[in-house]
Amino acid sequence: MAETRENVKKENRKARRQGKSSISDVARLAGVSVGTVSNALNSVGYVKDSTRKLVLDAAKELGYVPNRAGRILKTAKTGLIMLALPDTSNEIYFGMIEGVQETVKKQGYSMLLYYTNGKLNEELQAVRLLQERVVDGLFMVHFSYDQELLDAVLQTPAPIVLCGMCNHLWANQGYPFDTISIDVQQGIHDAVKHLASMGHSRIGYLAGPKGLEVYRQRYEGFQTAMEECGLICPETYVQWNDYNERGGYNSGRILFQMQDRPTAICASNDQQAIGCWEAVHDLNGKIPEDIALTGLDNLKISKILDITSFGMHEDEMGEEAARMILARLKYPAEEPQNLYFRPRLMVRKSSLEKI
Amino acid sequence: MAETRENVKKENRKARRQGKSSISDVARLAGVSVGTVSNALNSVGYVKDSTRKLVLDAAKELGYVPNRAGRILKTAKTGLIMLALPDTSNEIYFGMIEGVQETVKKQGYSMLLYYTNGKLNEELQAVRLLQERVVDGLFMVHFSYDQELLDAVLQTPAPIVLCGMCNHLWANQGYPFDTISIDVQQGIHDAVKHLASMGHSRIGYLAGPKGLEVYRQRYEGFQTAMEECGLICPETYVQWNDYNERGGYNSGRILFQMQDRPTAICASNDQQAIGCWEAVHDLNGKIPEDIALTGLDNLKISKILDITSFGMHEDEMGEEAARMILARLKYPAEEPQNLYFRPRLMVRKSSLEKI
DNA sequence: CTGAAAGCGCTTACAG
DNA sequence: CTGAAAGCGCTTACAG
Repeated sequence: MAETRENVKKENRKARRQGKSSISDVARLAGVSVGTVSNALNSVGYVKDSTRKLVLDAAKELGYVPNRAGRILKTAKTGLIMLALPDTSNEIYFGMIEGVQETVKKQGYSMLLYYTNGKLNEELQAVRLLQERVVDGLFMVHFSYDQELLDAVLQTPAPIVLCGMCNHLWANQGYPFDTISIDVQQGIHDAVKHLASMGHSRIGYLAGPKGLEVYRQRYEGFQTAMEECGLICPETYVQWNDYNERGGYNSGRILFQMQDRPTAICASNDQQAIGCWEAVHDLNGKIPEDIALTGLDNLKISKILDITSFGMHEDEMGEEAARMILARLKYPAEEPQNLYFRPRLMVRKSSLEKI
Repeated sequence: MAETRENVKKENRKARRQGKSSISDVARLAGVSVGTVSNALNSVGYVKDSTRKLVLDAAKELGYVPNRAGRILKTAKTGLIMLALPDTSNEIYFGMIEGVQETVKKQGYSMLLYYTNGKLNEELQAVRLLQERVVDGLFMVHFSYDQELLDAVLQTPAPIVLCGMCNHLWANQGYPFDTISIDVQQGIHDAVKHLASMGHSRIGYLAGPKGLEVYRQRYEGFQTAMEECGLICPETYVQWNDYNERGGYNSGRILFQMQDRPTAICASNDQQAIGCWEAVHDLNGKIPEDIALTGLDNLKISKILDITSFGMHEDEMGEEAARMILARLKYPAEEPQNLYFRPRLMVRKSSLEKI
């Protein structure tokens, strides 16, 4: 008996020292069963006040923190939602992060972020983490539309919301997951219409990389709008390049130095617009006097440089995505939703000169 | 017997439909024990090739993905490392994210990001997630130095690396965790010396918010350097304000409109410097002709606007932090490390005019 | 109100 | 080479 008590003490000391005590350590120290410890700590069921105090004191003394893996295994709930994003440095996602985080926090979930670098492998890994039940739900902004990714998503019973930062190719296909679409096509379309309304007829286009769906859609928007305005765009006016500043810089340089240069440039995103802005400035050109410019994404720096752009409703997208995941967690059988957002034109100085 | 087989089939179908099969479902379908399934899937121990194939086929047919909670419970390893950051929108952290992610990925870990918004509560929550063993280790950039946070960290047996984006107050205090320091004091010091060397003697200072340790240290660096240069800074030249662009904008406006305005402004970070840049431009002032300007953080936009700044070694910090965590996971008893980084001056046009 | 027991899904000695 | 069994740390009916 004395020996047993000695053992108990020793165990307790060990637990405290390592800082890793389990629920049974607490139970032992408090002199109650583990079930009671669980009830007391989670405030469920009936626990006498004096017993609760016993448990709380023991837990405190041991520095007890429940091991979430144990709970997860039993309850099949992690309390975690994952947001998977392609890229750390693109400001366009910041609003989403905030929106998701605020929304899930209100419901007692924590948000974890995972960066995929827009690579298929990493996008698959994000889905995999969901399949392994590291988190309860996933909101992913993804670049690839590979069959492999689709298959992985379809094999996942847990809630997934997909957003491709464009009109989602998998929206309204009868798939059992939710999607969020941004009508970037319409955005670029509106940009061209705006430039045309300012009197421009020679409009250059920074198209971005040819490989990505997002930029394919934007290009279509450009073409359609040009046609609708009865304008013709020579092939040399369309610059396929990286979607970043450097791409925009190089393309802008080329366009601005043409003999018969355009009077306006429509960039398929803000990063390119900014690069283009730099290029024009480096060539001692003035915006909008020498050449007009529009972007898309409404980055902070576009506001600073006074570049016309498009707001993307990032915050709402994040909130809605989170809401959809949480709803599906509650009601898994509800009809999948396909949400649409339309970019909102923000006219600034860079396109405000009538010609 | 026939009934049993029926049951097995039914169970299998159920598992497949739900997409949630467990290791025992696989074992049943493959006709082997769960131990063998585990061995086959993880390529440990001895498994006959034909048996392995049986298992793999069964796993594939069921769309089996192991539940990580089960493994975690048994192995006490999650394979996850958490990076906790104060802020989504500050570009200064992007390099860290990359550095941490690359480093941990090489060792088979996944990196999860958690945003604290620089609030004590959320910083505590990040530590809590580590204590609950949601992840194996934590690298946190934090703002607060509350006793409560320190206590939480000290109670956590799992590896933590702390960075305050300044000379860490808890470095070299004999605490059992690793720290990373940035000598921002020295950074600002160097900025002032640089401005003085360009002939400036009337130097204004954008100090940031008074409450944060980070800015206290930077201010000290400013004062010390001024004294060393034999320069005097009137109180009105020191502007305490928000650490963001708006703060810089307002402070810049005030300083530039003074009767006896400074010939140079030293900003305690780039965001303020950028705001200041805008303010001066809005007042039709020229940089550096009318007033010189330096920042600190080396943001991309500072390069675009040609503002002198300081590189912060973010990438290396991320790599080193990750390395420290992984090392401590392997050798928990090693001496804690306290790393130091010194900002690197990047002179640009904004401070290149001799006076 | 409390305790004993089952069980979540894994891994890991151990016996054969 | 394979299987049976223990056990990781929880929660949750259930019996008392």
